[in-house]
Amino acid sequence: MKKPIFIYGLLLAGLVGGLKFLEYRFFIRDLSIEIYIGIIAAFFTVFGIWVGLKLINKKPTSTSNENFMLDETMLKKLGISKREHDVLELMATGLSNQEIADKLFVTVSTVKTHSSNLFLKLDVQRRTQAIKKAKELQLIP
Amino acid sequence: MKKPIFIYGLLLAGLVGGLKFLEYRFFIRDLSIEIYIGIIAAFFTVFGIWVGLKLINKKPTSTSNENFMLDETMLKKLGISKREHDVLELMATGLSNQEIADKLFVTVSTVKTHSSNLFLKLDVQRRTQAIKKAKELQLIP
DNA sequence: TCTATTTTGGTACTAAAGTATGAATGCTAA
DNA sequence: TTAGCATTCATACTTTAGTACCAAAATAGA
Repeated sequence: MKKPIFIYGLLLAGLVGGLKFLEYRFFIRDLSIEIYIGIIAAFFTVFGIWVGLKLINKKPTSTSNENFMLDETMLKKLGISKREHDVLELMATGLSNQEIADKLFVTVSTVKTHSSNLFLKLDVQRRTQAIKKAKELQLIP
Repeated sequence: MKKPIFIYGLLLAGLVGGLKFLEYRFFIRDLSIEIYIGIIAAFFTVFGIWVGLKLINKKPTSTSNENFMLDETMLKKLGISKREHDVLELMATGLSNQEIADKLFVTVSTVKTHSSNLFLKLDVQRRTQAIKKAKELQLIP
């Protein structure tokens, strides 16, 4: 998080230094403050545009959202427990109840109980809907 | 085309004027050139970002993937037909076979046939897997 | 410690999903 | 025109998913 600020400072210093150098190099004694400001403003406008474009092009892959942050507030609001969330995650990977049960070392009955409660809390009828809604609510990647 | 430049100049003048005013207002005699430059740089960086985002009206939200492009090459490669793709899309919205049938004005039998063929072509066993894989292959949003 | 929640599991049932197979129709490209 | 594919639908069946209801441990919180 410090890095961009550092780069920013470096850019600023570099630009000012560059202007000072030009002033010296071409024997321009009194480069007016307005010119300074104008150049700096123009430069950082371009810089800002570049940053802006960089920001929106930050996600070239539309399917893989690697920047996933679990919305734990939503989890609590819906009253979804740890285990139910586990089931939900595995569900979203396309596993059957039996496969989920095997991964969690429980029986299919347990998985069914969890998923059934999950559907109630998510207010859905099917697992496909649950997956879709959970993604929208940032409960799973 | 002249207008933005005019606005730009006005912004610049306004900012400098504002700074001069502050200097006067709070009796800050010698507001150093570095502070000036820093403020102007920061301001125009923000301005630049704003302009950049304005140029292509997109939001830097990472969650909404509205920029979806169907991979028709992949569709042909897998031999997925128009109707099968229709079923796939509705499937991904969380609909049941019956609901899909109603939307497409066909019977459940037809939907089952399509989905069954779809699973073969996608090399999956369940609809949840089909949805996941189809998204990865850019067949659905 | 006592209570509330979570986690686990069971039975029994209904509903939905998925498979296999066959068949009719319509459209299209050779 | 005809072979091939897409689309449609059906029957019969198996498997999976989902619901309802209950109940015993385990765990966390007051």
